[in-house]
Amino acid sequence: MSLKYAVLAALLEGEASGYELSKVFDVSLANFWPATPQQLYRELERLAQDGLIEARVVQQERRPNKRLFTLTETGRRELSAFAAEPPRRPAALRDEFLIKIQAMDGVDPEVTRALFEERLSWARGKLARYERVRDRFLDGRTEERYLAEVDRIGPYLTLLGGIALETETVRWCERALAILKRRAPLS
Amino acid sequence: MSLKYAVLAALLEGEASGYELSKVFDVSLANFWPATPQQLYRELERLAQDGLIEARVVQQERRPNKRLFTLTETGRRELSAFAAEPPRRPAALRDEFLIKIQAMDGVDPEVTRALFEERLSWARGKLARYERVRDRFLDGRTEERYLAEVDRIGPYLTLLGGIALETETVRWCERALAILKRRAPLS
DNA sequence: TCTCCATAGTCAATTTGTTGAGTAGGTGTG
DNA sequence: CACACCTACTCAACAAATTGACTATGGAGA
Repeated sequence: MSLKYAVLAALLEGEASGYELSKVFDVSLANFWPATPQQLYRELERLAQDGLIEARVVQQERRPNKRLFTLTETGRRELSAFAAEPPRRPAALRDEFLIKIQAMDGVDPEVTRALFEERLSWARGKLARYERVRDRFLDGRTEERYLAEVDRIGPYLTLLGGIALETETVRWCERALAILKRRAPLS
Repeated sequence: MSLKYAVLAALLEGEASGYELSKVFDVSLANFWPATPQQLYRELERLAQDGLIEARVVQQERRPNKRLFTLTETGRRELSAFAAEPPRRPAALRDEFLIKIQAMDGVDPEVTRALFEERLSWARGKLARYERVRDRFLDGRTEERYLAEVDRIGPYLTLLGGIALETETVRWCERALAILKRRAPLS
């Protein structure tokens, strides 16, 4: 149900093909609404049929043709209506890693430490990418100036959310590693 | 695929019925692997058939009978094997709220502010509950003593993860609200 | 030249997840 | 004494998500 609006929201950035969207959902929106290419193609089909988006085919020379999708006025209105409603369901985190941690006490501590290490470097990488996106947004300006000049602040706020999340993940991993280290000599 | 291990991990706490598990998945594990009662009953059926858990029926006087499930040795081993593997898929956050924020710029700022306010108080509530769970874990001891005395630290680490997440959510909401406030007079 | 990767998708099958209703006795509140 | 809510599930139907394979072409690097 929400994928629909995630797609509409992604199209606020402008016209895009299914393929392009699948890239976007892989990096930026992956942060809060993951979707595979297949889901996107299906959803785009549906949205086009419902008149919330419009497709136009672009002939290409040395590549397969593509269909570019744009928001219609109806789509824009439906999206705004959705955005003004309180969420139906709370945020859901699905994290395999946490299941493993929950069950870690039957496992070699060294292996667990390695898992945390991996997660940590992954979070650091993601954080670095977010920070780069932020720099692109700001483009040399202070946050205050940026917020005053730009007309869409939504994407910036969600980006801050992503940064906050990964920052905290890094801290949590570090703390967990410290705890594991203190515990190691005892076993 | 992971629900299986989430259930097994939940049973590390000891024997439980489907109904009891559905409570657990509603509060504690809801943090990282949400599941509805129906999913749990289906999964328990499967796990019992695969010999990873064992059921025994408890006759009850003035309540419906219940089936209590316990981990078998096989189940325990499979869970440990799973916990030692690196995660197949990265953590996925699914948050309707963030879609709304991404698309907030077509919406009355006052409405958006109210959404953030709601989210903030929700996060504060969750945080408070986590802190209470932490106090129950520690039971008056310092963290250091607790970690030295207890044998399963996995649940404590995941709890710290939950606390970290909600703490950061609170901070993020506060920051976003400050930004919205600064911006309000301009519109 | 061979192979891999990127573009731009489609199709089908299967697994997960969600929703709603039904059963049935017990307990607590006004 | 009615009514709602708690325990403890089961069944059926549907919607959403995942996986893997398949089609085509072009460009880059070994």
